[in-house]
Amino acid sequence: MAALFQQELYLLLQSIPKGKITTYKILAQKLNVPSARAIGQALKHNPDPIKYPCYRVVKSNGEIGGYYGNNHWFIQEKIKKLEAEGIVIKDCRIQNIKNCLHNY
DNA sequence: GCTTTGACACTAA
DNA sequence: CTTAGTGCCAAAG
Repeated sequence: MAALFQQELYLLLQSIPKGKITTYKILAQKLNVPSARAIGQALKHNPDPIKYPCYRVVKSNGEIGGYYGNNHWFIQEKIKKLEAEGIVIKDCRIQNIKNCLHNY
């Protein structure tokens, strides 16, 4: 049984429309959690990456962040998925992040 | 149940 | 623009 913390997080993840993304900070504020780090921890424990598109979550500064830890190989797949959604990524950075962010 | 770790963010230099 | 330092919270050891 996952913590309520994660349940809320997963719900928010699923609420993100296709082609849109969000940041750890935004999710944190939505969950009323001051620290964005906690979000990353929860996603790290993602029980079902298929059901919960954690690849739509990026850092506030426009970097991709991580995917299953800091494994470079997984991060590449994350980028690949984002690009498939229509997100433009250049040098591990999201170019038009403001245009892609999900407006809550 | 305390200590360490980490998929982050912000400020200062 | 980059680098360094600090804060922050939850999960794992």
